[in-house]
Amino acid sequence: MPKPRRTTDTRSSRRKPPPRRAAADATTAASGKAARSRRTQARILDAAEELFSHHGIYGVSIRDIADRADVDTALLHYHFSNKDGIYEAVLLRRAGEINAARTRSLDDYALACGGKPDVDGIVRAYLHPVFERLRNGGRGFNNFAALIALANNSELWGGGTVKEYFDSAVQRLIELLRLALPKAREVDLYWGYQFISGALTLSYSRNDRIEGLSRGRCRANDYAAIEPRLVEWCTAGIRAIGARR
Amino acid sequence: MPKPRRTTDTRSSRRKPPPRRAAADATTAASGKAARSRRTQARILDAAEELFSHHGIYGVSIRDIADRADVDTALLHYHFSNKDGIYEAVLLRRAGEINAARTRSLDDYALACGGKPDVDGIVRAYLHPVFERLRNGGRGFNNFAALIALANNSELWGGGTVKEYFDSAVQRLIELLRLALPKAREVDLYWGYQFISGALTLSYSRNDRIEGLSRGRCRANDYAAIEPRLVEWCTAGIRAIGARR
DNA sequence: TGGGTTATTGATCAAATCGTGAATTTGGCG
DNA sequence: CGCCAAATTCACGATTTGATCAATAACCCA
Repeated sequence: MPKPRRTTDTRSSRRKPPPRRAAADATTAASGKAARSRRTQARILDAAEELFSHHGIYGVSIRDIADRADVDTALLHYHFSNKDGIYEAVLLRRAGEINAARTRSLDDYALACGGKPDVDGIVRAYLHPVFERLRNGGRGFNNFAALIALANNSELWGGGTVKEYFDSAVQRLIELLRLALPKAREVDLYWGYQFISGALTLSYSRNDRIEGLSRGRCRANDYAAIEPRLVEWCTAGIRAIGARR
Repeated sequence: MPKPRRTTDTRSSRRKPPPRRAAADATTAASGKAARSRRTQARILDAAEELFSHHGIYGVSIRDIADRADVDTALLHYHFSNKDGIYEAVLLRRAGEINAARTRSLDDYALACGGKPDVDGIVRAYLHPVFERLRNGGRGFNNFAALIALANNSELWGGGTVKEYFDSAVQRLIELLRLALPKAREVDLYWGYQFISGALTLSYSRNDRIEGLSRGRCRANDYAAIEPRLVEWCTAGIRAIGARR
C-alpha cells in the first residue's frame, strides 16, 4: 500500500535543493548546462507521463522511468526528490496551461456573444481547447490526458495542489451557464458539470471498449468524431437538466 | 511495472487446485468446513475489494489484504493462486449479477412498453439496477463500483474475462435504442452509450470534486439526487445525438 | 476414536523497490 | 589551463513484495 517509506536519517539531509526552474521550451536544442539539464528533466517527465498513464502511479517503478528516459535512477531523486515529486511534476507541467487555455476560451466567448451567451456556445468553448490538444498536442498530451482520466476516477489527485488548477475554469463555466439559464437551479448546473466531466474524461481515457462494442465502427481516439457529438450531447443535457422544477 | 514475477519451478507444481466453489451466500452463518472456508474467502475478497478500490491493484500488496482480512498471506495464494487471481475473483464475484440485473431490467421494460420503447424508459431501465445497488447494496457494492470506475478509465480491465460480462447488457441497450430511434445512425448510438458510460462511471467513482466546487451544495454520493438527473441528462443527450444528420 | 482430507499458519526465499552517499563527468569562467 | 559547481553515474543497504514449503489446526466420516 502507500506505506510512507522510511528514510534513514531523521531530518532531511539532501545535498542541496536544485534550482528547480520551470522546464519549459525544453524541445529547443539550446546548448549550455542548464538547457541540457532542462532537456533531461523533460525527458524524464515524458517517460513518467507515458508510464504513469498506462499503469498508474503504483504500477510504475522509479527504475522503469529511469530506464525509459535512459538515465540513472539517482538522477530522478536529484531532480524530483522522490516518486511523488515526479508524479506531481508530471501533472503540474501541463495543468496550468490547459486550464488557462480553457479560461481564455470561455472569456473570449463571453466577450464575443455580447453578454448573451447560450449553452451551445459555452459548452463548445469549454471543450474545444482540450480536443484541439488531443488532436494536435502530440503524444505527450494524450498521455497526460489519459493520466488525468486515471487520477480523476480515483482519489489520488496529485497532492491536492493540482486540483485547484482545474477548478477555476470550471467556476467560470458555471458562471456563464448561470447567465445562459437564469432560471436553472445552481445544484443542477453543478450536476451538469459533473456529467460533462465524466463523459469527457472517458473520451480521452485509455479505454477501447467502444471499438469492440461497435465492431470497429467507432474508434476510441477519433476525436474529430467525438467533439461535435459531445458538444451536442452536453448542450441538450444541460438544457434538460436546467429546466428541472 | 507489471513485471511477471518469476516463479521458482518451471511447471506449475501447486499442491492441489482447491475446489473453487462459488463463494455465494457467505454471509449466512452456516457451520461446516466448506461454509467456513467460503466465509473466509468472502472476507478476503471484501478486504481486497475495498483496498483495490482505493489504491488500485498495484497500490495494494498481498500482505495488506491478508492483514485486513486477518489471515495469513499464504492463504490468499491457496485460494486464489496469485494476486491477479484475487483481482479477477473480486471482479467476477459481482460482475455477472449486476449485468444480469441490467439485462433483466431492459427486458422487462421491453415487454412492458408493448413494442414501443421510448428513450426515457430505456435509459431508466438501464441505469436503475446500478443506482438501486449503490443505495442499498451495502459498502461492498460501493467499493466494487469504485473499483470498476478505476479500471474503466484505464487499460487494466481484469484479464479480459470481465469485459464480456458487461457487454451483453450494453448490446441489449443499443438494440432497444435502435427501436426507439429508428432513424438514428448506429455509430451515433454507440457514441451515446460511451457518454452515458462516462457520466455514470464518474458518479460512482471515488471523486469528491463536486463537493468542493459546489461548496457543499452537492454531495458526491447522493445517489437519490444523481439518478433522476442522470436519466434526464442522458435522455436528452441521446435524443439530440440521434437526430444528427 | 482415529485416519484422511481440507483449511490455515509460520518461516523463509529471491527478486524488486526506494532511497542514499560517494565518485565521476560536464560545462562555464576567471 | 585549472578550478568550481551543477549534472549525472555507480555501487550499495534497508525494506517490501510475491511466492513457496513444510508444519499445524479444523473438520468429517468410517
